[in-house]
Amino acid sequence: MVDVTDLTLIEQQTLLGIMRLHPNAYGVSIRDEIKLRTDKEYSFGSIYAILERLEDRGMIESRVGEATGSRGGRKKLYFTITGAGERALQASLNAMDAMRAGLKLKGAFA
Amino acid sequence: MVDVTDLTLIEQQTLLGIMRLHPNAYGVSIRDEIKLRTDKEYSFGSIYAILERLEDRGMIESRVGEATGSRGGRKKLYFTITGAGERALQASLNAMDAMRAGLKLKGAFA
DNA sequence: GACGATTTCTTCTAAATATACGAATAAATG
DNA sequence: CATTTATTCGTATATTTAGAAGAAATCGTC
Repeated sequence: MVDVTDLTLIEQQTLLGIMRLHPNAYGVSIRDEIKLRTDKEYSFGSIYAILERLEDRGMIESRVGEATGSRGGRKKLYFTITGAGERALQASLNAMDAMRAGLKLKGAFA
Repeated sequence: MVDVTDLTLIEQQTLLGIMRLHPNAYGVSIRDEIKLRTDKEYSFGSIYAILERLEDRGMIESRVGEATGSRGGRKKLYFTITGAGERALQASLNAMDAMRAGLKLKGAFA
């Protein structure tokens, strides 16, 4: 193991969230998106730790956003997925799909 | 968080492996099945630790197998997934599917 | 237009959990 | 008893957790 392209579940979800929200993915919105779709509420500590780690590994890039104009709010740190991130995500999803293939599960796919 | 029904990626893969191999799922065969399908080679330590944890949480059950008849070999510990395990697995997979839904990815599903 | 209140977003810290490896151990057969 | 297959163990590393603290922006009021 110890393969930088390996992704944990929450890393997969974070990458998917970033893609879904593009170009409006930042810490809080990513957390909200995951909560909305999976009903799982990660702490800020978790989300930001994962974002930092994914960026260190070259899976995502960040840029500091402009002032929003709306009440309050520190500047957002926007994230986008990189080519390497997309490839790693895809490989991870394919691996899961290979494990699922042909099994009778009531899930959406399968 | 801290929800016993939450599953990590490797836990999902292990449960899927157990279902696929039924009724011949035991430590070594599960590891081999995951390696075969995902090309990921987990150590024995990882696999058995996960099996123990899943059993503690009521997701799988084990029974000691009979002697095999073939050369060598300690008795196998066979695993089967429980109803709770299937439900947790399904919930996890549904959550991932919800994150993936509608995104254009070259993966098998999507 | 300065000030503090308010809002939104990010960072930090320490502890709990999970994963990784592979050597050691156990149990079966020829 | 040598060989084979399977499981357990010990220890190191990495990830995740939770929420309080901190930073940065706007609003309302004077």
